[in-house]
Amino acid sequence: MTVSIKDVAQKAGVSVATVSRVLGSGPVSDALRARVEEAVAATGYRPNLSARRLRSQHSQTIGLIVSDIRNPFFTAVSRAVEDAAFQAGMRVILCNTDENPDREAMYLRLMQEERVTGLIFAPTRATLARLDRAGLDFPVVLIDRSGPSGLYDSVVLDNQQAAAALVGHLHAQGYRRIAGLFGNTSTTAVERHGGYHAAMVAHGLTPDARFVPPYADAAEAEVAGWLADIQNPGAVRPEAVMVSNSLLLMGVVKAVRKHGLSIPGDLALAGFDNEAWTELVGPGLTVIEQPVHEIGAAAMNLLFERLEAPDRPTRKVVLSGTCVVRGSTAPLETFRV
Amino acid sequence: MTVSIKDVAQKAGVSVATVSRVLGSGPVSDALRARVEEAVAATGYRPNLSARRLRSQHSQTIGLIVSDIRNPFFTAVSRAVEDAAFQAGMRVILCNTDENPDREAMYLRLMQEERVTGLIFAPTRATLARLDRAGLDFPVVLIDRSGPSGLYDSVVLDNQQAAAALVGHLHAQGYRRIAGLFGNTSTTAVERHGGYHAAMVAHGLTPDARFVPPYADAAEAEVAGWLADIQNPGAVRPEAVMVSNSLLLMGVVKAVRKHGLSIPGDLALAGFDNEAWTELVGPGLTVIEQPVHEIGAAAMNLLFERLEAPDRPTRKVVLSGTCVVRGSTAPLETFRV
DNA sequence: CTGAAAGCGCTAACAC
DNA sequence: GTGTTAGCGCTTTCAG
Repeated sequence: MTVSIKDVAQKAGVSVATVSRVLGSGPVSDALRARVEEAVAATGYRPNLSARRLRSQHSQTIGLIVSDIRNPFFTAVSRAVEDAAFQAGMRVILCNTDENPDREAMYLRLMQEERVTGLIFAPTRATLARLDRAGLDFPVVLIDRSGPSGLYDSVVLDNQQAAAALVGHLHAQGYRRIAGLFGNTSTTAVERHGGYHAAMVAHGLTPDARFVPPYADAAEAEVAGWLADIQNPGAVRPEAVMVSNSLLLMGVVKAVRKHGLSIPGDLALAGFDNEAWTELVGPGLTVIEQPVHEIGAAAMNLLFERLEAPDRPTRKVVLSGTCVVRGSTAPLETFRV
Repeated sequence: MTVSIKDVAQKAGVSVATVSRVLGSGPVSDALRARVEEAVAATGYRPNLSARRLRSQHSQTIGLIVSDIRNPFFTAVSRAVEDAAFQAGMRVILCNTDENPDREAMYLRLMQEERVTGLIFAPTRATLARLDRAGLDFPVVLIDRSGPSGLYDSVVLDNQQAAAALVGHLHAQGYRRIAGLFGNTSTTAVERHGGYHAAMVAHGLTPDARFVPPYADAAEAEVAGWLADIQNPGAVRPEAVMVSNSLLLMGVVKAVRKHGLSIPGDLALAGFDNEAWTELVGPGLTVIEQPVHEIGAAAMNLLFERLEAPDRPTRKVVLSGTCVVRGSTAPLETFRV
């Protein structure tokens, strides 16, 4: 049926060991090597990776568990991870959890059964709290979401600083009533809220934070509530809002448009993730650009280093975002008299 | 070191065969089954999938080869494929080729070495032409790009009809000088061009098609050329343009904005892929919405059906797009006097 | 219903 | 340098 190393050996008139050496990196005479290569070509032989993995006891596989590959942040990170992995001769198993702890648990089990070489994981807060006791026997690198425990290597954005930068920018542009809209599932949102809160207080402003499910609809519904109040002259609406991810950002834009209002005239807006479309919407959206490719690449590096030195102390790589200023946070006085 | 089926058997005082039956689906007495399950829990045993695959001779793995997971169309399709695969107890290996035939060749080789159960593939035209002679011994389902050969199952959009619908819509809105901008690597672009060309001719209009690399920059550069001519009163510029994918769409929007011009006032615009951001840009962009999730799901279905009936004739599933009309194709007379 | 034993395709000692 | 051989962990006949 399918051609195995034995068939090649027979065709070339050598032992299977010699074929294996030619395929791998053993000492083989040029003469035999040529014969084997010829036989490989003639038979169309392709090594069986399952057999190789079983025998050699390493899977050359890395796991990547994220909430949803359709989140552009994870799309970009996964591309970086895959590039690095394939370059190192490894394959990757990608899993989407939809922020569901049950699915996270089942995929963690899968990772064990695959005997993955390592795992890159963006866990929910619920799973993060339990991860210590999961008894995983391969290295794990957390991305995007880490936590205080310090039990795992991780690579994250400096979320506090980034959120504070956004608040600082809005403040400098003249805004004072700055609301914050954050996801309610990840540690990332918690940290960004921390940065927001601290910066607001530091500027002598009153924090006004809301937590919603990290999806566009939720943000749209929340903001629609504020905007409905516009009819009510007594109501005090936010002048500006900062949001903690690109899905929420989209929701806010939708809500503003649906009410026929304008950015930043009726509501200034700043968020995270410099997606290509953010520069095309309205006056352009001010965002923190995350070094997405670097995050994926750094995670793979941490993984490889951990594999080489299993006992070295845990590392946390903190990358900085860049504030990309666009029209959605134009100075307040330029359009309000 | 790692706990194997033998350890479980020993702990439970049964043979490995019995453990295997409990794990799988053999006839085992309740008493022994309980003992085994207890031993599994006690030892924290996890089956080794490499061993299982080697022995059982099926990998439970499907391959997915696309040009770039960051293309939102493929992001969505891959999510659908992964959902269907995991639901069927299969893993997926995702590969990005960047439209590079060499990488396609190497990933096809990888698929053979993984002994994948089946492959879902969006090939370049170059590879498509060679695919017959690739000697793949697993079923292949082509997505997005197919071709005339009929050698493989495929699921594609009705590209001709969709492109013609866009032209028809622009014509109905009063536009006459309608340019077409198409990618130059995929059969999809070729088909969309076909629909564009036929519809133009049918409406008595002169086709004006350009082919560029399927990236935003290329589209932006191309359109920037047209717009530069705006200074020249004698020059005849397109009134509208239809583009064959969302990256080109983005490039066109960028070019128009960079020149300080407006959509549709200076250039009407219609394209493919109803990304979330298309409704937020300018007056909203008119697009053909592809049933992305259905495409992925249909591909998996074709694969499963092919596995059950290897010899049945090849099928081509053609799905229809939906035209989502927005402000970027407002009637010509509404803004031109 | 249960166990013994063969072997999936490959690598890695170990001999020569 | 090359061949022989013993498994990697599991499923699956085949006996009992």
